[in-house]
Amino acid sequence: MARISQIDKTTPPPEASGAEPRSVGFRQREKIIRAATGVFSQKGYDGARVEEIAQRAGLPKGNILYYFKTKKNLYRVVIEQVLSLWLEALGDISADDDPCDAISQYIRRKLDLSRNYPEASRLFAIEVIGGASVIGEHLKGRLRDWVTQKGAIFHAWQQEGRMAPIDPAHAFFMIWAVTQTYADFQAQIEAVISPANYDAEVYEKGAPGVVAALVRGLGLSSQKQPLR
Amino acid sequence: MARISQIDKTTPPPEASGAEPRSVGFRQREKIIRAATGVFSQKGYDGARVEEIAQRAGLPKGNILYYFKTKKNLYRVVIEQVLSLWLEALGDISADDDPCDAISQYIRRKLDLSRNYPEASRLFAIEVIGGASVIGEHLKGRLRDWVTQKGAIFHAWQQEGRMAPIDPAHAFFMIWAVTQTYADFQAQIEAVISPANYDAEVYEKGAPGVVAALVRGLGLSSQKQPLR
DNA sequence: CCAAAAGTTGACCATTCGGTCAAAAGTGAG
DNA sequence: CTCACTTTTGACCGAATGGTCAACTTTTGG
Repeated sequence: MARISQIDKTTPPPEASGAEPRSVGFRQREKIIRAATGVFSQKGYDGARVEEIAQRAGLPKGNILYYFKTKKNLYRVVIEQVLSLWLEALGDISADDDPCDAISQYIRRKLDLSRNYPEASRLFAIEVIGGASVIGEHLKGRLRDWVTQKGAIFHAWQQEGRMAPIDPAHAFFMIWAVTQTYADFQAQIEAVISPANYDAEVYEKGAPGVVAALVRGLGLSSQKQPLR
Repeated sequence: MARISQIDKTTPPPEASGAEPRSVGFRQREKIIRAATGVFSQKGYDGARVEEIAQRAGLPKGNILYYFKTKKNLYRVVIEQVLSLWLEALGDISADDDPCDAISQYIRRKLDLSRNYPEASRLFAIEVIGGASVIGEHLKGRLRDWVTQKGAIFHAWQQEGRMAPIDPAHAFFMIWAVTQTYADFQAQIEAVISPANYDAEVYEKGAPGVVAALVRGLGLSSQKQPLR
């Protein structure tokens, strides 16, 4: 009976966790999550329609509810996956690193993230703009801890005069703002400069200058002066 | 009859334009627009409910449709008003100005805008993230022209060595990103630094350092070196 | 003061949405 | 092959939504 099997399924491969990578359900979940990311990132939670997600995934609506039980639950799964991607990719900045190298690399990594996962970036943005009601707790936990920890490193660098005296948290806000703007505000950027190829003209031609400006702004013109 | 009066009303004080500032309808429109800005900025177009806007405005739902005919039309009016606010406040940057002064002032103006109209900022952000389907044409017109014009000034300054050689359009993207992040991502910033008073701790204490970093990053440390 | 216009209101309607369900189809271990 | 289990599917439902409407009240100009 469908009724019993659903209850059972809720335990071994529950809403969030995936079934074994080979099972039928696993691939379906992936397909659905991919489709849902796209729709949620354009319309937000309320604006997204389960039916539209279903169409993008090439499945009937009922099937989606079968796997994720409710729309809200699907949203939670999707956005938590995005946040994980975000936090993983933050990578680590170590006190032993050269500030200029470490931060430039961090900025480039964030920029790559925007470039490779623009929908994830936009979904994250919509969630935060709307008040972060779903991931708020994660931000107050994992993200906050990360910033506190890395902020201490920044502070140490600043004491040594190797970095401009900016509140470390704000330095991150600034870096995040600039790197994410290329994904989140793509429509605006396209309207203003009409690039024939967004990746090539924006990320490859335009963004490097912005990375340099950020590094300069943070006072990281490293004594080494590697090349050029 | 309501039917006729609506048709008539559509011409003298049509959906968008306001009635005379003293009429009953004028203040009602203002109330509704204010309420609508708040709701749309949190939920986006699809997520917003006319009933919720009505409650915030302290009016019955029917009254709102009486003034704005449809939800879509109300959205259009609201977002175009926000864009006007945006473009007006861009102010002007003149080739005769000192680059450092002009751009610092521009940044501060944008920051004030985020501070004083955070909901407008978020509404704009949601619209752009969702593809800018309503204001796209305006962005390709007015905004683009503005950027082209000011970009030429930047270019001139760069030729004189008074500004770092960054693509002018990207310089704006960077400035916009940083200034708007304080409104758009307020929920994230609050999660990370838990300010007791957002305005005081973020805009007054934190942001000035960020303005300085932006100015430094754009290579605008003006020969004048006014104070400090 | 009065008629015409503008504005108010709540009941009402058609549509759409998230979610349910039961029946059918597929799948795989023994 | 069999049987228990998972997955698929479309019909269906109640709730909510955008929008309509007609009766009513208020405002306004002559």
